[in-house]
Amino acid sequence: MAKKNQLGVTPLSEDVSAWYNELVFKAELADRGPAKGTMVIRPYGYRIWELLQSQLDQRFKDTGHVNASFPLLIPMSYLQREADHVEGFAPELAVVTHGGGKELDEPLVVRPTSETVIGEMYSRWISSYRDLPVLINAWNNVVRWELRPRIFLRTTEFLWQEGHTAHADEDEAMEETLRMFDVYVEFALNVAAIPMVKGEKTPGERFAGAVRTFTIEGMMQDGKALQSGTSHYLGQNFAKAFDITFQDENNELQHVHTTSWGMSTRMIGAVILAHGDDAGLVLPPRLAPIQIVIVPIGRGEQAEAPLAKCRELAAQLEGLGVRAHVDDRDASPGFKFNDWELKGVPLRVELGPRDLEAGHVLVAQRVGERDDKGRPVKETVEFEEFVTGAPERLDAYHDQLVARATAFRDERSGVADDWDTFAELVGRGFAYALHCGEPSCEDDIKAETSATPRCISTEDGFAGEGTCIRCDRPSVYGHRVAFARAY
RNA sequence: CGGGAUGUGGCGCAGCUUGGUAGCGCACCUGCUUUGGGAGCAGGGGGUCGCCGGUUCGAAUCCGGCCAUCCCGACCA
Repeated sequence: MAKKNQLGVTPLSEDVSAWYNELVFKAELADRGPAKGTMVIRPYGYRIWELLQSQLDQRFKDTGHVNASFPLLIPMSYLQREADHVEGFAPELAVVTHGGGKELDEPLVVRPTSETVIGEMYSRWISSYRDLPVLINAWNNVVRWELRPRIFLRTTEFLWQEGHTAHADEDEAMEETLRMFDVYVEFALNVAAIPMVKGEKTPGERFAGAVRTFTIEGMMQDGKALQSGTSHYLGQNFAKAFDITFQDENNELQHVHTTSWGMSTRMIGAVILAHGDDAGLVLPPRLAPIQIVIVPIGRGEQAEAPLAKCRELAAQLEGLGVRAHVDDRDASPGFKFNDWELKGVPLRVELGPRDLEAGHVLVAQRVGERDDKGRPVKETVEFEEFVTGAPERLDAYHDQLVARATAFRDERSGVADDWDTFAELVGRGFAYALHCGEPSCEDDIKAETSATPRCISTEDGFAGEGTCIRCDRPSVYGHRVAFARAY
């Protein structure tokens, strides 16, 4: 058993898994629900989700999408209409067999994803090329029966968004698939401060029912990959299964081409695992419920003036769109410092009688320069300068987290052209290697290294052909495949 | 489903080997003193010891069964 620090959390450096589990509870992000595999997202964690939601939703609106809501319960027979889709989801379905005290004629499944109901509705709504494209997104919850749940990373019920679009032809649908893929990449970097490894899934890792699947994979601090968002080109698979047809300009009947794309509450897990440290959470400012916490210092009458100034500063910060909070709890400053560090607040401000006299605050960054006791080096900043400079300071902090995460990822990743290098790299991060594309060969690699193909990397510098890293058959993708152990 | 572990105040645990009427830390409540890196003292409230059955004068403790949860694998955003 790794020994716990004074926060009661196992150090990240000793046991990432224990650290993660304990931190989720201690930071009050979430709790376990009474039924196995369910989670309660607590207000602090839910605020992160709301911030994620609003910023992602804005991007959907900016790319022409509208929101709608579809039913939770789906007739079992719908799932069965697309062969690959049922096969993929059958093992993880929750099925409702009774309603109103009676056994149902046809069981209903609790949606594991909504392709099928939405397919049914699209077939009703679409009849002409003039109806296309249909660009709808849904924010909802889905249920997938998980054998081994982990809060945020893999729970039986989770929250997400699923975009579903229908287009007249393949080109347009592929363009949409890639557009939303780019939105995820950009969002992950600019909001969650996570530089994603991106690319296309190999056939064996594709979404059930998709023709092509694109994925963003984040690197967590234990070197494991976390799939954080996917965008699928579904071809005409669902159009054929649900008879989604339209008449084109030439009066010919055609099936539409559909896409779907999703990002879930798993992203919160990605943020925890990508940025956190021994002291607790480290939240990127654009997802932080509190961006700046202000701690008044002083006792008795001496506390009143600093507290008033703290409130004034907070109001000014709020005026600039900064989420600021004055911690006026009846607790010692030291307690508050540790508490907010545990909760990952980007910036902390201290303001006591001495500071008030001098007209400045002390500013400490959650991640940044440390003194020899491991405590943040506190910067002295004049009141007005601090307030007006706060937005910029938060942006700089965001950039700092990106730089740190990028350096970590790159240091743990590399190109592998021989098996030993491959095995070593995959033990600590991503290995970019050539692959034959055979599912059985993927299985062998998994059995020997526990690594799986995360994506075919189409990024610069990863083009290549040659022989497979494991079996020496010719490589097939024209690009290297990023392999890693994964959540 | 396989392997491992655990169920005792809200949380974390001890007590079980060797049965005797439940204890510690944190949290909570009251009061006083405190407050620049997890404050101190004093007082106080709160538990059918996972469930069912058995052994016994007596069970948290011994025996049998069941249930649940967690961790490690197989399925997965």
